[in-house]
Amino acid sequence: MNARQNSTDLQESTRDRLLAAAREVFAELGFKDATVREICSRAEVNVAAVNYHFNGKEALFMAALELEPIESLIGTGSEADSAEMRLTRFIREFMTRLLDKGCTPHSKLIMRELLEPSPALDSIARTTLIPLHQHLTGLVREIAGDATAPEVLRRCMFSIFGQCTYYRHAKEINRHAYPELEYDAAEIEATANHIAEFSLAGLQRVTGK
Amino acid sequence: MNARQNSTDLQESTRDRLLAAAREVFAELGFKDATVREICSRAEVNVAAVNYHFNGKEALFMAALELEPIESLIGTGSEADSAEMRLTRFIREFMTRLLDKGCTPHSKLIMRELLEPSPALDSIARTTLIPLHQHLTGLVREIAGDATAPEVLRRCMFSIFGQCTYYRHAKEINRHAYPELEYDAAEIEATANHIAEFSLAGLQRVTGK
Amino acid sequence: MNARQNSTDLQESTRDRLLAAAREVFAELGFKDATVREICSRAEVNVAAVNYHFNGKEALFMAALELEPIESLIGTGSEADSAEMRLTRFIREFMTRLLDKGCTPHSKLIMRELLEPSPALDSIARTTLIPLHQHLTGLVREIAGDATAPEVLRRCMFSIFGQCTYYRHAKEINRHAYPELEYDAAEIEATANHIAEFSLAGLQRVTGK
Amino acid sequence: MNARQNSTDLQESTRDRLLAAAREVFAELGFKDATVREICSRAEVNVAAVNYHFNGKEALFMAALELEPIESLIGTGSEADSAEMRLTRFIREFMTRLLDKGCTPHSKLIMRELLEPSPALDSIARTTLIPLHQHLTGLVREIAGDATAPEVLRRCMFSIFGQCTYYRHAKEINRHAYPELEYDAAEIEATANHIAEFSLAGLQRVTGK
DNA sequence: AATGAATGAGCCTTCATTCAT
DNA sequence: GATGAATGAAGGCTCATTCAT
Repeated sequence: MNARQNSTDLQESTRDRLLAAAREVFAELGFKDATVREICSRAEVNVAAVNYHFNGKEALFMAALELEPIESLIGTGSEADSAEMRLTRFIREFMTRLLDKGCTPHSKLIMRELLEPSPALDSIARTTLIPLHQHLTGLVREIAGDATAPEVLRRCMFSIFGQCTYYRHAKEINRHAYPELEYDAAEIEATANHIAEFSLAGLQRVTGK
Repeated sequence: MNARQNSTDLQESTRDRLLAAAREVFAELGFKDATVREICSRAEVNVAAVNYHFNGKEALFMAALELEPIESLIGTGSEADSAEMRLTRFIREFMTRLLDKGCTPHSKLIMRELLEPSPALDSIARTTLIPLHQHLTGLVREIAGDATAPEVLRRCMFSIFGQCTYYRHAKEINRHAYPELEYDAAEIEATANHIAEFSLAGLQRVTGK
Repeated sequence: MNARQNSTDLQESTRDRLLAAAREVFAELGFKDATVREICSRAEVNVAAVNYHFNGKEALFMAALELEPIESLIGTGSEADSAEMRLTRFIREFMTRLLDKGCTPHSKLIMRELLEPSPALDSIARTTLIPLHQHLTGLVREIAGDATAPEVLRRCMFSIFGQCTYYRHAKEINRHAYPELEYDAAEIEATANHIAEFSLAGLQRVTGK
Repeated sequence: MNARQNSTDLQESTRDRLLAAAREVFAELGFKDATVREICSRAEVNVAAVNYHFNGKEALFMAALELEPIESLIGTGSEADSAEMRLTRFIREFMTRLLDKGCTPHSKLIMRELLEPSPALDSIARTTLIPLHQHLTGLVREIAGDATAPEVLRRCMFSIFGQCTYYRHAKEINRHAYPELEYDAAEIEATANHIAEFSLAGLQRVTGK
């Protein structure tokens, strides 16, 4: 009967606040460097809550990752568009997620863990990474043709994926090495277009089209 | 009169053992997650030795990094070769360094720190990363032509660099996601050739040649 | 359901035990030579408790110091008494604090830090030492007359303060050099009276009264 | 036959350099806070030398203290002078030693250890402190008269000794509390004169003369 | 006589976790 | 359902000392 019980707006539950804070902190620091104290402090809950509601740091991490529907990333765009257009759009969407600070902490966390090993590696791979790769491979196959050898397909897919993720991996280092570069929305778009164009040419060459 | 006393070949000095162990451990875990205790344990020396021979963990790290001549990477091949050939060779060399388990721990460490922020970021950037980028940019310019806009040059360089480093970043994750893939010498070579071909096509398209 | 749980009198809280132990140990050894392990051991708590309840050794030290109202020292005696009487009483009170084993560890700690540099030097000076000096200077001025030059006032104040604190500084050394001397209540009183008499004469001479 | 053997000027012996450095460092930091590494570093010898030449830190400390003839302090002045004059002169000499940075490291060390407990406490007391006290007591007795009760004599001696040493004990703290005060030669002299005058008056009063 | 190297004990602090309501 | 308090393990570092020439 107290205010807490029947409210969803007024009072997020402890568990939810914890989850939200965990996503923020894990996204910023990664699993290892994040501390449960920092998470609890941001969530304004007691440290013991992590072990009460979840079952230690690792389980909280797993819960914080909890698969976001990957469709939001791969599902956009009508099938009427050409494969090239869809590939271009996919690259743009993906890079925006990877680089844009504007997206949700949850999304940021997913993107981070997608790219670096963590205790959830296995789960991430199954639920997010592999579907993503499959989607991208599908697009590549549409462009390259069904006859393309699987390893060629795979290498092309990695070439595209690698170009996109590079900007994420190199983010902090490039900030030091090239302080003048800044990846705002416009630059992200230009970069995505470059990658798309560069890759379509590479694709055609490699697949002999 | 034990074996240790009168040998210079069979028994490295403590300092060298420490350095070797540090390279291994730092290469495996990165600066933060590596512990001096683990390093000392592998080197079979007392923890205090780190402080005696170096001056704490960070100084040991710096010493372990101590720039390898980057020339070995960028200097290979006669200038008589075409730029395309030199680019292809560079990619192959670079990827071998990035992926080959056979290379020295030192090289592994350098490669690791090249790709992730660390206390030595500044030094690494100055001595290794930027020269590497400049070398690659030079090759790209030769192929694309001097008239190419700087930002196009830069994006092409990043596209190539990103494709190469992807395999390193994704190493552990891909080991999980695609356990059947194995990057032995032959696969590395095939991959490098793919990247070279893919990129040359991309380069031509993007620079309108 | 052990004895610890349901008692407030018999069993101080961990925090309080820590504070009490800290006062003892810091009073005995000073900030630098005291170890948190010794403090925790005396308090019968885990070492990590220092960090939990306070925030490290230095913060514990500061908390342990937490200014005792200096008024208890300078406020005694009605204003109706002559300045000479009030000076005599002040000396007696001050020396009792300085020397009496009977006084609280807190008081002992304050007295110790009053006389030797420590990380809290600044705070101690502001809150305790300078007020003490000012009070003593006030008494001296009353006796010497308002016309007395400030540096003369100051030297007289130091002469009195120095005589008193000497017994504290020399405590351990004199215990060795003169093992037969023992500063019990009676001896403290006699000593204080001596200092008062000695100083009043000095004061009169120096200020030409 | 080498240069080292028969030279006293060209090459101080390791042992002597160690001793000199030890005096400096112990004088600055006291026994506990001084480190053998700092001492050896200043002496430009190997750390092991401390244990080789002496027998650990404590023995080095003892050797560094090695009684300076106290006569230099108490012997000055012809006996023809009045006791009052000799007391005044003693105070001046003593305070100069206590406060003047100009005196030798050895002297500084002796003065330091004279005033604070240390592992050499026993030795210091026997060889330096007690003779000093006896000398001062002798002067006081001359002034107060042989009939003066021993405990009165002792208290007067302590009063004088305490006033002098106060300036040493309070040095660092007063530097914080009264940054404007500076004890140069002139100020030391003025202070010594004050103490002498103040004390002579006190002495006369207390001994009923 | 002298030393570079190595050691073990100890220091303060941080952390994820568990205890006892 | 929730929490303030407490814990033990581990981390980097410093120090006096000892080892092995």
